[in-house]
Amino acid sequence: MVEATEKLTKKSEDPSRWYLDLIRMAKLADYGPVRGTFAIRPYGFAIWERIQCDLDGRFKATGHQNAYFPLLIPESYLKKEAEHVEGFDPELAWVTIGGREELEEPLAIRPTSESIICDFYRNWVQSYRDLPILINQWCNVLRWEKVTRPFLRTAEFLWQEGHTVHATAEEAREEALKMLNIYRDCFYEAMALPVLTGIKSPSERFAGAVETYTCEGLMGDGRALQAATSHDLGQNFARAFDITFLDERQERVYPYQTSWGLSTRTIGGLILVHGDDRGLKIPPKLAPVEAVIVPIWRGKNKAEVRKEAEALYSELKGSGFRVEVDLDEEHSPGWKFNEHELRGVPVRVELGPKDIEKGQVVLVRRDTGEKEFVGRRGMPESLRALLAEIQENMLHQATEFRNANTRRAETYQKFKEIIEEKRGFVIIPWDGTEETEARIKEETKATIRFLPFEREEGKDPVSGRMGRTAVFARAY
RNA sequence: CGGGACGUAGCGCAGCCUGGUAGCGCGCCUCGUUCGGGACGAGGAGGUCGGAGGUUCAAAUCCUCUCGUCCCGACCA
Repeated sequence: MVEATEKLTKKSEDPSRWYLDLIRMAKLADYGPVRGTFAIRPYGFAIWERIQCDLDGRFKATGHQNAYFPLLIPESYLKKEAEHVEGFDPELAWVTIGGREELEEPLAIRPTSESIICDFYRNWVQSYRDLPILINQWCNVLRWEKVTRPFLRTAEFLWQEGHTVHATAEEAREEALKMLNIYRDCFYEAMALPVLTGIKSPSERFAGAVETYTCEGLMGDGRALQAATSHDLGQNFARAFDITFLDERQERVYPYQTSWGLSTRTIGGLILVHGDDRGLKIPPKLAPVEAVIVPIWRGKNKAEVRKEAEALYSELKGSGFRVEVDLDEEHSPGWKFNEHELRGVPVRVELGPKDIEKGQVVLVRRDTGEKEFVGRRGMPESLRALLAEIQENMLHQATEFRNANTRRAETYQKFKEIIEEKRGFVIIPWDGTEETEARIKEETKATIRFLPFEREEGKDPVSGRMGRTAVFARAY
């Protein structure tokens, strides 16, 4: 018998190909005509909408409001913060012609919006009574990337960028940390991604920030992925863009700012962490479809099974589930099982003649593949409980993996071995110098992912000098 | 941006070396039979061979350039 449909490449055989196959086969995204551009297809976008919904709720709950700023940024604006331009210059795309006429000033397509937003903030911030300003925008940005991969690194991508202004340095720092924790909570609670948080080393810091905080995830292949960052901008941008306000003592002072972002890259992280040889595995809270009902019928009882399946669908939908019923008559149940597993639907509900007879349904969970028979009557409760269990189990599995792949190295030799053979996060004290950091990167391809918040001193195995522990990994 | 590989139907590929009317599998459409882990039969649609030049009576095939994709390195959410 010939294989009826294309098989997904095994994750273990060729992870890179697996990743690309999966995105195509699960209809998450499709390549665009310009390098690094992609269409996010409805199913992929639905996942993004779930992330948006969760995060947006958390932003609003902490007093932030959404707004929208221009896509085009005049060159002169971008140039105001020296480090900032320098950091982004190599990846800017420029608009130089409008209506067939050369523009007086080139316009950059935003790679991030600090500069244009600061220009508005200069006018919006006049008094301490205007502060804090807590604004977020959901938008697309463009960075002229040389090497691109769907979701993980695309030229154009979707994200949210928060931009806040505060009266004091402490407030700004607190805000940056607060948002980092919001990201962390969203990763743990909604995405089942057990990210670690910490501080970026100066070389990995956002261009123009005084401190960058990060959420770092560990992918299935042992490489790290920067999943979200939150920046304490200090007064750097305020000074560059001349944002000032009169404080309570009637003195004109510069405010302190933050910015923080999470992008569609996160979807790539979800795929890499949870996916397996059968395909995607979406945590229930993020799944566009929490459960799919697959009716199993034979010629003679098709009508009856169909009717039961539709009734169950209505009932579950009525109970608030994101549910789908697969009434397609062209494919066999087996084909449907594979298809929905590929798409990562957390629970499959099988309903056939035998089940109807016994007043039951079959629940099959995507995370473990386990089957259970539950009474038709108590369906909504059973499903709710199972989804919660899957959500928990997925986080648990990912956490176990992360823990098992987070190691301490006593010597530089040991460090190299772990990075080479096992990968994962490797913890060693770092003397704080750029030279040591660069040497490690040069020799092992590992970079400092972050410095843990809990400060810990030790002897740097590379230089022999004392320093603070840092978490290293090869990164995406 | 360096080093390598590859662009032929929606997807995976053959054909290219040795130029001569573009093929296979899956998918897609129609009809019928099927349906508890990727069903089967019979019909059918679909390609300016990534693009531009060149060589030739003739180019998917040979040459040059260009764009794109993938893998490995340097830069980045």
